[in-house]
Amino acid sequence: MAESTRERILDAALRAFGTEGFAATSLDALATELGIRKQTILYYFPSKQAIFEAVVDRAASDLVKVFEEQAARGIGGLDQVEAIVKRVFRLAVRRPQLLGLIREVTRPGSLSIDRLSAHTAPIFDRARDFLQREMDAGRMKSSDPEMLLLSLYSTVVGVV
Amino acid sequence: MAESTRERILDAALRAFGTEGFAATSLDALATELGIRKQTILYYFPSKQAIFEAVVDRAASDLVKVFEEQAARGIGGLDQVEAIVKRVFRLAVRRPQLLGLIREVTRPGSLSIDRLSAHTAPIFDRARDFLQREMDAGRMKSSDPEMLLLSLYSTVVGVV
DNA sequence: ACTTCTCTCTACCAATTGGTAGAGGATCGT
DNA sequence: ACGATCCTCTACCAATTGGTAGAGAGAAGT
Repeated sequence: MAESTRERILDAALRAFGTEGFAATSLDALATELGIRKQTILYYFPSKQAIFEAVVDRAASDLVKVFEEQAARGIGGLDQVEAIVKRVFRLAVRRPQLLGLIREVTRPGSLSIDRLSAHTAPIFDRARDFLQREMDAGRMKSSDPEMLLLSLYSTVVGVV
Repeated sequence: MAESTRERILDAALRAFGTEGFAATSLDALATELGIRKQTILYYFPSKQAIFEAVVDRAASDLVKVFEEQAARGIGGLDQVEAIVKRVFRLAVRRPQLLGLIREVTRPGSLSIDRLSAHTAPIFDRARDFLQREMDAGRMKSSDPEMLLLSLYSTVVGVV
């Protein structure tokens, strides 16, 4: 078995939610695309919402993993920041569906926004602390770390 | 009559499509919010899709109007660019639903993306020509006008 | 008084939605 | 041979969807 049915469902759901949107994606359409029956999907996931949450969880953990890996090297300074941004970019280019998902999950009124931030909050905190330390140590131009993070984020989203 | 029923429908649809998304917005929900019946909506617009297109048209014309007004002053140079960006920003702040609509219309696979670009293409062309002239005249740092426009656009979207 | 036009309504429809119930076929350890 | 577990299926359901048909109220012109 090349890929488990569960994984295949998550892959298709990621793409569909990202491009069509959550509401516009029906379980029937998803199933047809996979060549299976809707009920098979509902065997693996109790509800449509649960699929969405699983997709978000997996995407978030991918993002966190990239982050952790680069952070572990700890080269410090601006090079560190640049390396992480680069790797996130590469991830985004390789799997553009992730961007669509972010777009979907950051929709005002989304119930899953908490879910994403719950996963990513720790790494954002670490990023902020890191920047703060670098500034204190005089290795980086001083400014509000949160503002800098925000501008980095908006650059990434913007380029898309 | 403070505001015609037709206008009220367009206002509510703009907000709903922008925040919930097109597919997630039902005519019944829209009607209930307005205190009318779904069929009243369908009297003014032949279909749900038609409502969406009308909303896009109106939003695009608002944007074009802001553009035209500022362009008419013709102060030239970087001040011109700055003034237009500022005005677009003010429009976005005053009516944040417009941003949600843009997000919705720029979704991959959207049928209405052509509709929006049909309206905005002329002003983008004008903007590109303007930048080109300014550069040729040496009043602005030289670079590819389209690239500059793109980066301006992504900055606006990114900050959101 | 009568018609016409504008508007909102009730009543209804076929199709699609997310979800439930449970049958049946593999593959496994025993 | 046997039950157990895992997986996918058929059959069905209540609710909601976008949309149609047409009645009726009100104002305006004749």
